Amino acid sequence: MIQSVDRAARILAVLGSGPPRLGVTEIADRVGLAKPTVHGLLRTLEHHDLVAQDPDTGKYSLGPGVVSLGNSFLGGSELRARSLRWTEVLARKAGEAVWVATLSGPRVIVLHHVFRPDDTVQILEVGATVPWHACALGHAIVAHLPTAEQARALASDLVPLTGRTRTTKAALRRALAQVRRQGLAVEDQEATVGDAGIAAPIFGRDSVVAGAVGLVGPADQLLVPAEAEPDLDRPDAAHPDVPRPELGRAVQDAARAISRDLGAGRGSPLGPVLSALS
Amino acid sequence: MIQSVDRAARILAVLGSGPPRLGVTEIADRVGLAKPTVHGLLRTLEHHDLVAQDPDTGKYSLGPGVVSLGNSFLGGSELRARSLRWTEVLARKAGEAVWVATLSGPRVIVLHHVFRPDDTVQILEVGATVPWHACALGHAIVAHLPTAEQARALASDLVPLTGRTRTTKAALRRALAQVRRQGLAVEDQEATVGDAGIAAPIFGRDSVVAGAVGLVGPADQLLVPAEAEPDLDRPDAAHPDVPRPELGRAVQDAARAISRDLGAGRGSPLGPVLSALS
DNA sequence: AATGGTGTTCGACGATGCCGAAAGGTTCGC
DNA sequence: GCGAACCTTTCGGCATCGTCGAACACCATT
Repeated sequence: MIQSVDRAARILAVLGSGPPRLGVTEIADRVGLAKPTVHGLLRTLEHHDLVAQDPDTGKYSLGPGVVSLGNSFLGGSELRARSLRWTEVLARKAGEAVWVATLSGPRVIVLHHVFRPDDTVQILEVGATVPWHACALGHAIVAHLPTAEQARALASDLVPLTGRTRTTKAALRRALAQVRRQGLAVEDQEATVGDAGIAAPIFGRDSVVAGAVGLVGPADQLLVPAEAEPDLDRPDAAHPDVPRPELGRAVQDAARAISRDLGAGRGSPLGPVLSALS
Repeated sequence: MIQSVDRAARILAVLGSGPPRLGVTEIADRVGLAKPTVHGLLRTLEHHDLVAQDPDTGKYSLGPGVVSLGNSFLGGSELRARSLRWTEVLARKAGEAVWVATLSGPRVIVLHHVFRPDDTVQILEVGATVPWHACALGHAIVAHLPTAEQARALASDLVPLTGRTRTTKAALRRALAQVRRQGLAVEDQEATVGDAGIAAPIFGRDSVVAGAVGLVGPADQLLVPAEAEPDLDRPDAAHPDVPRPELGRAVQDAARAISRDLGAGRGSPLGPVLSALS
């Protein structure tokens, strides 16, 4: 690990999270370095347009270069490229917005976003990040990670985003087990009040999870009350819980199609299973 | 300039331009460093998710972290934030796509993109970069740069993108002078065959150019033949050259509105001029 | 099996980046 | 208007840290 590069990367991370504009002193505090050290690093990053300094206030922010890099990443992403075709179909079939995401540390990053096919104004969420534990995409990915990485994910900060976010290891383990059982992750207003998600994992070569694809939309559109209980005299006790079956199937179909395009299931234990399913 | 950080940044730049996946050897060649040096830098960058290594081929590509940073940059960009409101209006009024861009080295970076208001499928160009000399946005920005930076821009590689791209310093100087004269930059199929652009500069505090806003669309929609020549017996000789007046005015209005929101024209020589114009 | 090409590890040399202290500059409060 | 307190920036010596040659392990071809 090269020290100065590591420090530069941490500076970028600090600038990327938190307030958009920071002074040298504030950055130095957050990364725990001396002021002149940070200054030198910033100067170098600035030279490459990765950070920019406000000429008035002297404060620093991320520079235009990072968007350019981000765009290159998206353009070169095989996962994204293979998704384009199938997500379009999925959005049309489901009538809801579709997200494709991949894991980066403890968060998922939205790589592709197909708007809900109606004429309402929607904001593009490509590049947005969500804590993995608070969205269906994240559950779908983490559930199929090797156990070591799964443990690391469970050890990360499990902050609640809404009142419904599951934040205990036990609850998340149960959720992940269920995802593995039914090959589908469901999230009900754990990231945003009112919004739910349905997602399925995407596998790349050697059947390692490469990401996930899923629907994001109003909870009452995506979910239906859980299967009729014996005691129907308490109808208000039933709460929306289960994905509408046709949506769940559509998501799984899309995930399998993308996985196949990515070349999943060659020379791996899971290979034959996936082939049989497709 | 911190050496190792500088080298790391150059590695990122190499990964961002050119083929999406490169091996250590190839990267080492392109940045002119020894293989182990590059390896160490890559390992560090990988640790921060700024690059990712394909587990199969061992080749490296940009990592998910860069999109995350790019997104943060866009979220914190004051230019972009102030543009949202006015670009929407401009797109509706003009019936064409609107871009907001800023300069990064010799290229402009698209910070905001409002789709042409019809139902055709369009791809989002946010994050895309275009050589400054090949687009109206770039002309609008460079024309209002301090002379030193302007000279630097003119000294960059002026590669042609289409058969119509102006690539000589003299031609570009004339173009920039005209931009300054009429406060409007026009480009006719210099970046993409069939597409034209009309752009105006956006000024930030102290009236330094912060970026540009403009229309991008089919040349025959944005431009009209230059003012009627005396000899009308050669109608085919006339070629579309001049922006449709109402579009030009709409672009300038939008640029001025954004500049005002950014706080342009306080305590600077150009301040009174801009105030008088608004 | 041999070969050329990978990506990776090791270690010693010496250049290189780190940080304490002090210097410009600006913005407050008085 | 003045002084003080903050900011960002510069300087220089010490020791650390990064660099690169050579050798390693590995894979796909030949």
